Amino acid sequence: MQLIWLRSDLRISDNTALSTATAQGPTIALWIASPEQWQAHDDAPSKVDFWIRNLHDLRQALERLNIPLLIRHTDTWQQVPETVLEVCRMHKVQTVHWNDEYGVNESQRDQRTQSLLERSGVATRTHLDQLFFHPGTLLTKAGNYFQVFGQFRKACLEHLHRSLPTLAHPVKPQAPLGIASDSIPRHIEGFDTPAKALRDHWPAGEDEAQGRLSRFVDETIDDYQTLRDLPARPGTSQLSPYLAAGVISPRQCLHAALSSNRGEFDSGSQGVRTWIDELLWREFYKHILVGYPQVSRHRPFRAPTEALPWRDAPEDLEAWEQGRTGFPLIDAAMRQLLHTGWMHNRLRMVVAMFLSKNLLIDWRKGERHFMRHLIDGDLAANNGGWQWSASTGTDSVPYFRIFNPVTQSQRFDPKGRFIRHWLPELTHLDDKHIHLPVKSSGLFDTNGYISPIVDLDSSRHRALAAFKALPASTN
DNA sequence: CTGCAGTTGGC
DNA sequence: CCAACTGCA
Repeated sequence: MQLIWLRSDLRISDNTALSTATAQGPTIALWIASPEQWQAHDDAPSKVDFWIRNLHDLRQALERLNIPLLIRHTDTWQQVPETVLEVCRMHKVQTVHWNDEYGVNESQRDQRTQSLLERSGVATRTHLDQLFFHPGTLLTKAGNYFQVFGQFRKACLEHLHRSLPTLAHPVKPQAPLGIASDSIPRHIEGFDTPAKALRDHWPAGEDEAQGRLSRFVDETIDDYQTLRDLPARPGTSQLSPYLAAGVISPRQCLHAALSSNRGEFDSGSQGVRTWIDELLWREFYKHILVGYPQVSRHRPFRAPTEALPWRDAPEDLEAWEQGRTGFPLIDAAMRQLLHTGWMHNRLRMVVAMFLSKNLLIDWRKGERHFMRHLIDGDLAANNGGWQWSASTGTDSVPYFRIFNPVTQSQRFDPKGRFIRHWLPELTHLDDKHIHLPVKSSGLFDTNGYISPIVDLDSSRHRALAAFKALPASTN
């Protein structure tokens, strides 16, 4: 008997571990819920709910292949090795397969599981699945992990040019095993079920994910370059929750993008190339997580930035979290996060920059808030993005390049469409005043919309001074 | 060693 | 024009 241990790979198609397991013999599947561990990782209730909803879909798909899905519960990952071993003993499993996950705790869990199983006479086989390349196989000439995206990207494209990762073989139905699937938990302790509107926004299942990919590639990808910056339009793929949960694979995304561009990486549609770069940013930050594990331990990539004098300002932090800063674009973005579990990428940069620079609040507080609400929350990407914005990370934005939330609003939401959608109290304002209502206060009613909680100019200079005071090597 | 390049700007 | 710096070949 083969066992496929499912984690962040909740799909049938192009699942390396699943394909390999079923090719070797009769297979059963296992999924483990570890709510205390998820709490410790700040996993969002909407994300946990998304896993559960996808599991329902996946169980049906597995049953059509006669692969039973077993569900087990542990508090933390501490008990995972024993739990997997018990399943192996109960069903006389010879080999356990899983797809690699990255991060300090994930690696430790998997190594402990591997060694317990091997000691107990059960073989294990791990697979590359959520990345194009094994971390550690793409290095500089000096043998180090890359620290800048440009060079990393170049190395990726050279490798991809030589050989494109192939999709896993489709899984064929097996003979029924007479083992019943377990029921999927309806509710996980400590994680509230999200509102219906949020769930409706992100339907579960592989068909949904594949549909989104096809629509994006057919209708939008050629204009991705320009549309992706406009939060009021559906100019991005909206695939991130599906990628994070493994409902769709990066390989499937890459193949779909390339086939719309006659298989070309470096000619044809600029939109295709830019979108592939986004897949490579995802790849980059996961490699960073492995190569520089301090970032997964709440440490900045650039150690000297530890000395920054972050402000302890709980009221400002809360205003930012709740979308009450008095800057319409920021507040609209923060409300989009709370209501949909997702935020447009440009807005993630704008609000992150605002928190870490204008409010001078520790980026880790923003990182945690994002994780607690993002349905696509992913340690590597979220941490990488925050450290980029806060100028503490790899390839980070130069510290003196501080986004102005009003200018960004005028540039990327010129008609205020996005703002009006999330801030109905401002719908009556004209396109000129909607980006900063107070500027003209007295001229019209702002329906109780508050004044800005911080002065952009002086707070900008405060941040510049704080960074300038750091030792020169960190600038 | 040298040369080159660097996601997403603002004033 | 800011402010030079670092990573990498």
